[in-house]
Formats: sequence, structure tokens, C-alpha cells
Amino acid sequence: MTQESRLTLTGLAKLAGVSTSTASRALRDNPLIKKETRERIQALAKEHSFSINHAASQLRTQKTNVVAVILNLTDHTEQSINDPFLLKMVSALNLALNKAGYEMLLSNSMMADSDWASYFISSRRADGLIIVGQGKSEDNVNDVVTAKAPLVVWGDPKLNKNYPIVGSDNQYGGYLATKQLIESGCKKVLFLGDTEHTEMAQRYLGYQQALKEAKLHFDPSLTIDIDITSKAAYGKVNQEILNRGLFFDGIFAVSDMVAFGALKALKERYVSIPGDVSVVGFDDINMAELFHPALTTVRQDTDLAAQLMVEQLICQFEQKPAQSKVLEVELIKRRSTPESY
Amino acid sequence: MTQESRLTLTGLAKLAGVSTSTASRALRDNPLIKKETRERIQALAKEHSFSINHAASQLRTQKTNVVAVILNLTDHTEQSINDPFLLKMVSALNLALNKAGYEMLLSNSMMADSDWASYFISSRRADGLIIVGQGKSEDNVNDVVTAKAPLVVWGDPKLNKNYPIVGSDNQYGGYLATKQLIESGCKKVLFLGDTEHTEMAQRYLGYQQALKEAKLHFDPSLTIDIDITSKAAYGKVNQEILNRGLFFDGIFAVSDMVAFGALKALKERYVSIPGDVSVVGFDDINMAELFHPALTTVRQDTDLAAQLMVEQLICQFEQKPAQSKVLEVELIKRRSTPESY
DNA sequence: TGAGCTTTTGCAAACGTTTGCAAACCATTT
DNA sequence: AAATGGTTTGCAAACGTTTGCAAAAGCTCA
Repeated sequence: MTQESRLTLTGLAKLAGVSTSTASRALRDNPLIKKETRERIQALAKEHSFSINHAASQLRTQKTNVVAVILNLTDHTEQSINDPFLLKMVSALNLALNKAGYEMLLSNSMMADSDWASYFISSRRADGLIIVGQGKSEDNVNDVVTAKAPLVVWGDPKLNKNYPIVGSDNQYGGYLATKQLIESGCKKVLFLGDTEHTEMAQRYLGYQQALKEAKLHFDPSLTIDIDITSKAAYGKVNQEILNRGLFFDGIFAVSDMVAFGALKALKERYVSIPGDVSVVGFDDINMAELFHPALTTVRQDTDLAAQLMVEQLICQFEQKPAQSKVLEVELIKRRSTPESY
Repeated sequence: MTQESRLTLTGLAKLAGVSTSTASRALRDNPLIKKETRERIQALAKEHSFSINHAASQLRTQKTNVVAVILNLTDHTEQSINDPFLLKMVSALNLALNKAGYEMLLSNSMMADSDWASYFISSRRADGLIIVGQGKSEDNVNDVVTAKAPLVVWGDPKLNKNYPIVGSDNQYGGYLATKQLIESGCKKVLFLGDTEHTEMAQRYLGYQQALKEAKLHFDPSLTIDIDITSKAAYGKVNQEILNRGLFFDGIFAVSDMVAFGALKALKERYVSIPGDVSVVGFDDINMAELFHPALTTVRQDTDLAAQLMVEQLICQFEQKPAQSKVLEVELIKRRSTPESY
């Protein structure tokens, strides 16, 4: 019940019989202070489980050691905070940040509506921003840039913006996926995804490229434009089959979740996979392997991605120039496409 | 390039021709200040996209408006940060916290190894702690308690601890799941999970209770003790079938991920679901519905859970007593158990 | 012994808010 | 015209660190 006031650095210093500044330096291992003294004070601190008041330290140093991660989802799309890929990304970022000595402040775009720069940076809540998804509202991102806040975006790295973007080689990924389908003997490959979404549009390009390379006719009616959720995929595939029969023999789904939705629809209509229809997804979330049949997909390396993003952000902290980074993708062959022979 | 120093409250005040204190009060909508003045200053602040230096404010008020969320996973188990249920929980917490005006600091237990109280609370990084999972090391949690830090734990709410625990009615959930299997005609129901893990142990109790109620013999060889991951479930179920044949006709999996692993093994061995074996999971993550067959499972309401946890935490901020809360669970019938007739 | 170093410590001024208290202002009333 | 009371403002002291600078302490050498 006694509201024992917390131990302060000055208090600790008194206990140690030194001045506050000495105590401060000792705790930060400043070599100005004699080694014994340093160790003595550090021990004392541990003993009293003292820890520096972060707010005061922040105020003085102007450094928060916090990075804000913002999930910037397009509004019109339902790709939500529940998307396993995004969550995987978040957890990878969390790890990478902690490893680099930073805390992660997680925010959906709700809290700091729109004015991220002033909310997070000018208010000194965070040293920098990692924005996951380029979203619909590029304005927000641009505001951050003009505010000169350290910033990294997860998105389409080929876009030539004035901020660093880390992302997969989406076009090549789309190409790989489609090529695999074609090599499996598919003649009519469905593109299932959102052609407006920046990254997905790249995958779409890759899809077209693979078709062209194989001298297959590009049939626009094979492009099915949907929200990138499993629910939308499920509904649309169901409906299309109902309306047009089984007019395709392969599906390139723009994400694993979309693929799952499609697979569910196919299975419910007793379409054999990969017998009648082969399917390739994108992302390689954990579930891809667990699904039946295990999903052939294009892997995005979230761990490496997170690491690169953190690196590029830290570059900016140190006033060094940061660059966009393209991540290689990898086709993971599983059972939703036929075995190669 | 010009390192324009950021606008400070005092600066803003000067711009407005008032004292710093007036400006401060105006921004916080303190009715002491005349309404017109307040509005004028607020407008000015918006115009210059000024925002209060959070560190300074924190230092003065001793309030961070940040809550640290710690994923406290048992070491020996592989239930990782990738578990969709945990991530769902995290995202629900994020939402609930933001709604209540708090930021969320996400930490895996790595960063602040063990001494959470001093790392987060006494260092004033956060106002309170939400710990997800009781984990192996109850010591950590106890330390937080003795440090008198505001704290809520996600875990087994029936445990009578001196800190508030929010959690599902695990025993009843286990009971419901098992009962459903029995009513589907199962005579030999496998329990697939970790009987040591606090919450899982409760589900195990429910399993036993349902058996007893149905006057079914409790056969210990039907209890399969595994790490609660899909990988472990897949491996073990595979192996068991190999060794002992199909010696069961129902599975109560302690989580959906575990259920998925089991299902994968069953499907690979051409066991019909729910024809030969019925399966019930726990959690009701999004994938449960997408899986084929759609998984019958016991739903835990993460949104409500998050909301309750935040409420209980805020209680403590306001010096009010906080309580443990038991969440009701709900059986969601899908296709991995036979249709009821 | 004390001059001239180097090593080790302490003083005191920030960092940018918030808030108790007192002062200034304004409108009434006597 | 002064006293009263209510609004509205400003002064100045915190909050707990960090750090440039100066001072003290210890050492070496003449």
C-alpha cells in the first residue's frame, strides 16, 4: 500500500556515494569512469533492479529506440490484419527489430489516422517508421517523406520512389508460378487476384510474360479480378464455375489465402487437384504445406525482408543513404501441381 | 538539408501570443482556458502540424499510454510466434488497445529477458503489461506481481492467482468437443495435445468428463502427448497409425493447428473424414472454415478476450481492483464431424 | 616540492512538457 | 469607487536524465 517512490538515478548515485553524472556514465559503460567504479555501480543497479527512466532519457537524448510498424491496408480491399502473411511479416519485423535493439510499436492505421509523421515522429514516439503495404493512400506515405522522417516501405521495390522500398520480385514470381502451370500442361490459366493492387499488378505482368513466352494466347476472360481474400476467391470461383463450367485448367492465385479459397471451391465441386486443375499460390505461408493438397507456391522470404527493412531504416538513423531492395523469390513445388516427370 | 529545429510547445505559444502554460492547457482542452483561445491554438497547432513531444509529456505526467504485450511461450514447446491463434490474439489486442487510447509495444520474451517489470514498468516504457500465455516460467510473472506492476495474463482463469487472468472455459470447451465426438458415434476418442500445459490440461479434464458422462472407458493409451504444433501432430498421428493401425474413430485436437496436422496425416493415409474418423479442434482460427473438410471446433472469442483484458488492465491504472474473467466457448459444427441428424 | 600530465569525477544547464498557485482581468454589486 | 466574485492567464518549479566543461585527484619527473 505504501507508495514507495521509485528509485531514481540520483538516488542510486547517492547510495553509491557518487554524483549523478558518474552514475549515469557508469551505467552506460562510459570508459571515462574507472572500471571498478563502473562495475560497482552496475552491480548496485542490478541489486536494486533499477532501470533508467526511459522518458527522461528520451527527452535528453532525443532517441526513442522505438520503431513504429504500420499496417497500411487498402480500404477497399478486405485483406485484413488477419492475413497470415502480414502477420508473419509483423512477427519477422518484431524479431529483427528486437535483435537490432529496437522496440516495436504496432499500429493499425486507425490510431494515428493519416498524419503518421507528426503522430509518430514529431511527437517523438518513434525514431522511424516501417510501413507494410503501399495501400491506397500514397498521400500518407508522401507526407512522411516530406516530413523527412526515417521510413521504409514494404511494397513494390521496382517503383521508383523517393523512399526506400523493400519487396519481392513480384513479376518474376508471377512468371515462375505461371510457367510452372504451363509446364504442367495447363493451357488455360486463370489469374486470380486484384490487378489494381501495385504488387499484384506486377505478378500479373509476370503471368502475361509467361503466357507470351509459351506462345499461349492471352485471354482476358481468364483474368478474374477479386479482393485478395480467401472468401472472395471462394465465392468468385464457385460462381464462375456455376456460370461457365470448368473453363480453365490452372489457377495462379495471387496469394496463398486466395489459393485456399479457390481450392475450397474446387473441392466442393469435386474438381480433382491437380488432375483437372492445377493451382499455384504466392507467399508460402505455413499453411501452404499443411493444406491438402499441399500448395505449390512462390515463397517470399519474410525473415530476410524484415532484416533488410530494419537495416535500411538504421541506415537512415545514421544519416547514410538507404536503398530499395529486391528480394528473390523461389518456387516451392508441392502437390497442387503435378509431379514433374 | 537544413536541420530545421522542430516546433516546440513554447514556440507554438509564442506564435499564438500566449504563455506556454496556456498553450499546453489549450491543447489538452482544459476548460480553464477560454473556448475561443483554445480553438485558436488548436487550429494553429494543426496548421503547423505540431504535436506534443511525447517524451517530455511522459516525463512530466508519468504516463506513457503504452501497453507492452509479451508473448510468453513455453520454451520446450514449439508453439511459436507463428501460431495463428496467438497472432489473432495479438491483432485483437492491438485493436482493443488502440480503441482505448493506448499504443501497443510488442515484445517477444527475447528483448527483456526475464525482468519484465523493471524493463517495461520501472523504466517507464509502458504503463502496464499484457502477458499472453502463462508459459513455463511463472517466476517471470510473479516478479511482475511483486513489482506491483499493472498486469493481465491470458491463460487459465480458473487458476487462483494473485493477478487477473482472462481465458476461456477450457474444461467446458474440452467437454463440448468430446461430447460432440461421442454423439457422432465415436467410441474411441483420441486426445491429441500437451497434458502438461495449463490450459490444455483443463481441456483434457473436459475430455475425461465427457467420457465419464457417456460411460465410456477412459483409455490412457488414447491420450497422445505432443507439442502443440501441426508438425508434431502430423508426425505423431502418422507414426501411431503406422504402429497401431486405425485404433481410434475420433480425435479431439487441443488446437486447430494440431487438428490440421492430424487431418493431413489422415488424408495422406486415405482415412475418410468424418466417415472413418471425426475430428474436433479448438480455437476456431480463420483457416478452420477454409480447410477441407471444414473443421468442427471450439471457438475462443479473441475479440472479447482482448477487450476484457484491456478493461481489466485499465481498472488497475485507475487503482480499481481487477478480476479474472472466464470467457464462454462455443462449439462450431462443421464438416469434420458428421451432420447431426 | 611542485609543475605538467593524465585519469577520474562533479557542476549545472539543458531536453519540452504539465500544473499548483498567484496574479490579472472583467463584470457585478454595494 | 471600492469591494466581491468569477474567469482567464502566466510564473516557475518540477519530472529524471545526459553531457560539455571545469575542477579534483593521482602520477611522473625534474
